[in-house]
Amino acid sequence: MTAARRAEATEFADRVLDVVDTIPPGRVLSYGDIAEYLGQGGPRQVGRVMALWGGGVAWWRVIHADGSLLAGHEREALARYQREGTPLRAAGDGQFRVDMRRARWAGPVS
DNA sequence: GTGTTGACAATCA
DNA sequence: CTGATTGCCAACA
Repeated sequence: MTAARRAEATEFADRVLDVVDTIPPGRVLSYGDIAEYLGQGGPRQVGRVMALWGGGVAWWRVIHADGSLLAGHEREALARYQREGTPLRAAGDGQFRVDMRRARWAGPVS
C-alpha cells in the first residue's frame, strides 16, 4: 500500500498546515508543540512537512522550542514579527529570538 | 535490512 | 548562555 502511505503523509501534512494556518498573528508554535498537539509524529516530521509544503502557510510562526529563528530566513521572519508585533528578544550580536514565554500559543482552546 | 541525515528537543557539563 | 550528547521519527541511499 504505497499509495495509502503517501496519502497518510499528505494527510499529516494537511493537518500540520491547518494548525499553522490557525496560529493567530503575534503568536508562534514550536515543532514539538505542533507534534504534541496533533498527538502523532514528532518535531522532525513537522519540520519535514514545513520544509516541503510550508511555503503556503505562515511558516515564520513555526520556530524551534528555544525561540531561535529559521536558518536562512531570519530576515524574512524578523520582518513578519515586527509587523505582527510578535514579542522578540535581542541577543546583542544581531541575533534575534522569539520570546516563547509570551509568544507561545496554547492552541485554539486555552 | 542497515546506516546516515534532518526547518527538533531535552538534558548535562 | 554555549556547546556537546542522546533520544525520536521518518525519509533516503
